[in-house]
Amino acid sequence: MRMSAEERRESVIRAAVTEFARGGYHGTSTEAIARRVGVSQPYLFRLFPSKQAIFIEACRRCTEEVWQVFDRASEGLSGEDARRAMGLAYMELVQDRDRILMQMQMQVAAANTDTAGDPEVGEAVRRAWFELWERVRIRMGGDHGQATEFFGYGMLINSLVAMGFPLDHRVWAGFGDEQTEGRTSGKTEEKTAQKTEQSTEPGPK
Amino acid sequence: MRMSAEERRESVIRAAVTEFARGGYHGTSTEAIARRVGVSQPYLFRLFPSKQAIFIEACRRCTEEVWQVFDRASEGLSGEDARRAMGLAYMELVQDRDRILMQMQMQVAAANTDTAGDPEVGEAVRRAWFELWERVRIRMGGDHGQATEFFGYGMLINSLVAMGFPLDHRVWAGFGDEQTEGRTSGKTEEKTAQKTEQSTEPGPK
DNA sequence: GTCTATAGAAAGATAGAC
DNA sequence: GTCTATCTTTCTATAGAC
Repeated sequence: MRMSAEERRESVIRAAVTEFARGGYHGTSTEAIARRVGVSQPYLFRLFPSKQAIFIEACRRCTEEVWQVFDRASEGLSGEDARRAMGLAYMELVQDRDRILMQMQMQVAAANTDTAGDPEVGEAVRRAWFELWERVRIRMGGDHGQATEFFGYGMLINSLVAMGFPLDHRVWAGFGDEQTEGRTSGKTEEKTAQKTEQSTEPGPK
Repeated sequence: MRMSAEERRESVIRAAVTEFARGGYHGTSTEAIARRVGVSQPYLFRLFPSKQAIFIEACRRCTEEVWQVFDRASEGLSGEDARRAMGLAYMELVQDRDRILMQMQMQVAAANTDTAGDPEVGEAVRRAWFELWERVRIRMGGDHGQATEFFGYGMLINSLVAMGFPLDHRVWAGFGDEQTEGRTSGKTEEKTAQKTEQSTEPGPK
């Protein structure tokens, strides 16, 4: 099916977000991306100069979409209200595992290429995250500490999602209700957030 | 240089932690690990059945070492004291970037192999993290919410380290002093935690 | 705008010698 | 306990046709 170059590029980026999210930079072949788009693998290199260029575009797209979700959810709000709205919005974002995974893939890819002496990906990733961070911070009223806390909960959730652990209410409490109780915990002796895959005690060694 | 198989295996695991931390599972060649150990690449497969087996061992080693650090730092302590001690200990752990990066590599590798239909790595990673989580939780007095909060700050720090952002005092505040002020922030209008690599505003677009 | 064919370079793993 | 040689697969990227 014939398509304009712009439309194709768009499809490629979307497919790339999905594939890179699952496989990471090195674990994803351009073949896999092409297959998802429905074009031949070599054709990708007519649309983008390299695999790395596709990855960088996918990174931008991922953080941009996260912001879109936050923006829509917190439109017209500010301060605590905006913060709560964005926290709630993240609960929905988590439904799309790929969007969460891609965030982590960006981060490790940044470390990866930085240590390899190729700063291009790392710079793109830092730029994208800095922009997201600033937009969120400003929407929440400009306080740096609150943004730090907000992203802290976000990263925790990302890690748990990546590992395949279920998210329980206590994690979300950090996003939505934590400032009303000072601490997320207390004395509640409920079910753990983690006692999942191993069914019973995963005794040491 | 001749060495016992056990000694060699030990060297391989250590080298593997470093290499996998930087390259991730797919981005690290067995050649790179072998080079770091100082043996030939095929010899690795006399010591371990596969690259995956080496990776799983490296994962175990990484979380085990993190616990060793926490354990030593918080020996004899409990509750808030233990929590603070482990938070401080993490500040030192961060000096070793590879140990931090390896944590994230484990997590994305778990997602990666899970979606690929091969649960082995994912299960090993969940087991390792669950054990670390439980040990930390119990040392802190058994409260689930506090453990969640503790790991939240840890994951945030991991992400920032991975991306190459500097850590400022506000991030550490979450580990050490946060319960004394309820919120990490307040009204302090100091330097941001992020305004790093771009020197000035990294304007949108 | 899109494909087939293919070059060229790794990478993981095995075989067999010493 | 350790190496060299090598098989096989996979992967990014290019060339050229339609």
